[in-house]
Amino acid sequence: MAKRAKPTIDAVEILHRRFYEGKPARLKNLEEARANEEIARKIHELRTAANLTQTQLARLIETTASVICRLEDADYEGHSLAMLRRIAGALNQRVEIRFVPIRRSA
Amino acid sequence: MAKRAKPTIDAVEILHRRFYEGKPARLKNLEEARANEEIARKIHELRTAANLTQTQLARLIETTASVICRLEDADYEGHSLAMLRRIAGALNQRVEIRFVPIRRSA
DNA sequence: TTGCGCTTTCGCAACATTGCGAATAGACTG
DNA sequence: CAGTCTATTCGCAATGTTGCGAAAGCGCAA
Repeated sequence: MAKRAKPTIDAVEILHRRFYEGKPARLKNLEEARANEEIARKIHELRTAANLTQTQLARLIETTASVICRLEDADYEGHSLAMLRRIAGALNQRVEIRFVPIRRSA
Repeated sequence: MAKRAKPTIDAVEILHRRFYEGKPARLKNLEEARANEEIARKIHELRTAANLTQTQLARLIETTASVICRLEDADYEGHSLAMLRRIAGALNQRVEIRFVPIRRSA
């Protein structure tokens, strides 16, 4: 994921401006999507860091590999506290939840 | 909730030693219960800080007061990310989730 | 090529959370 | 006391998440 140096045109930025800027509803969805993606990535990270396959982690929390796979899918929108806690517990972690203020951009 | 100064016997501590110490399963439940309680309290805090009644907050996230009441009940165990996000959104906050390592006590 | 381990996708039943109204309780005011 | 506002509890239908097996994809080594 190397950063390109000063592209003449940044397509991502253009798309952002076109579709998201100044559109709260869309921005909200975008943020949620990013949050879910981050959770998925984090689960994957924790699992691989612990040197476990999906099947092995699945056994630890008494479910199946397909469930773990679903959780690691960046497009999955059904993350629940209950499941995050089960995974955290199996990996000697705990889930910390915080509400942090959002700064309203102009 | 003033702290009592050096009680001769601390009942809470005694109970803790008797029922929880060195019993991982019970400790886990205890931790979960505390986490839920904390979430409930946090929601209550955010709502009152924003000067809203349960009914008002309920309208903001398009539900009813009884639902908010349930969320603020310390004994409620069904907290979900989806709901936490809705509330956070209505109050200009976002939900941050982190996995933090647990230190194994001896 | 085959075989093996790991991951991904699909469908549906089972279980958990939310939606919501109605009834009750508590605090406060007039 | 009645009247009002707020919070709480209950039950059940509607929606959402999880459980789980089966099948298929992928990478890699023999």
